[in-house]
Amino acid sequence: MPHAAPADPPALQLSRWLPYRLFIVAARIARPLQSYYGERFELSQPAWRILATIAERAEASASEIAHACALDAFSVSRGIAQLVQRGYAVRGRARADRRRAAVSITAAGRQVFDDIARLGRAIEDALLAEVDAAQRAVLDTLLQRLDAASAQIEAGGWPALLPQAGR
Amino acid sequence: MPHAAPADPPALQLSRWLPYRLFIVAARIARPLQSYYGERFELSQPAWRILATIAERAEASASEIAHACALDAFSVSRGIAQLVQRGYAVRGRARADRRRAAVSITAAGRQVFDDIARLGRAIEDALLAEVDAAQRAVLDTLLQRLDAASAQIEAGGWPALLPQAGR
DNA sequence: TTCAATGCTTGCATATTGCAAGCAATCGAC
DNA sequence: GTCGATTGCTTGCAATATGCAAGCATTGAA
Repeated sequence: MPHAAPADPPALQLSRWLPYRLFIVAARIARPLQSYYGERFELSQPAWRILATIAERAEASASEIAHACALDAFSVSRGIAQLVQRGYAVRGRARADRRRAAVSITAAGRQVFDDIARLGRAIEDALLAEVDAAQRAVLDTLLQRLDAASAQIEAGGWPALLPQAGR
Repeated sequence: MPHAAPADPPALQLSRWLPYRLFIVAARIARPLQSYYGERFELSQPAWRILATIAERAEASASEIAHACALDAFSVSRGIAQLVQRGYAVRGRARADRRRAAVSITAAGRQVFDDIARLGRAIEDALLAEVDAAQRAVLDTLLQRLDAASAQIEAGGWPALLPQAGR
């Protein structure tokens, strides 16, 4: 009898492929939220994330924000500028190291944040409406795993995933 | 004793907010893949999705593709143009209705698809490496739920989520 | 004191995107 | 049939976003 040939991997099917499925859900959720804060408060996606970040801190430097929001330094800088221009944040200087910014939210900014957060919670509620407690717990665990794994994937880049280095 | 005040909703915390968590994972996964097919085959994200879609069909019209890839008609048109230019797809006309395109993958296109799909599977494997069978099953169920819910969310837009219509 | 490194910002050149307008083929009403 | 509306797709242009080089101010190290 012949040697067992290495089994052909199943063809990749877009609609069943985990990264695509995640992406679609994420994109569909983002749209209504984005149109909300875009039309209503003229905020970009980076600006909204930054607003959410400074809403939970007294002060934040640009690099702290960049880390918390998964944004690069350029986007953070521009996002902060947008928030400052609209009166939703103020720039200061950190006492210790005066290169660092010390960005904080204003009262107006907090109002805007609360408004958008209401929609944010509504979206989350709608997503989880028919998901029971047990499943929610699994979801949380899974997201932790996916978060850790995706961080590694990004850090390594594609060469780490195709050790044979492709032809 | 005073009436029970409606409990304040917990403040929205970006890092614990489901849409953000999904988005981060999706974005981090997309990056290495995108840099792979971008650098290697000069494909845009729409073009890669279209390639994956026509890889599983004999022929597809632009609108079929748009539906399968969650892309608008413009992006599909441009994506197809890119694939045709690179020799990965050919445009024809559908026999029945000659307005419709009949796009199909070429041999070269299939080779490229197989190559990228290898990385795609590697990414999926890396994501699920430490997720056991039971959890994978739950993940699948959850994604179906999230998919359905997100479709509704997108269809309704934000007004459907904030019935009181915001001040 | 000097020079490199850090933190952030700005400007510019380059994609991406969204939308109006277009063309060709088909369908429906007459 | 034939005329106008509709559908399917494409193109061009304007607005937008993104990536990157270069800049400034501050700090730290030698």
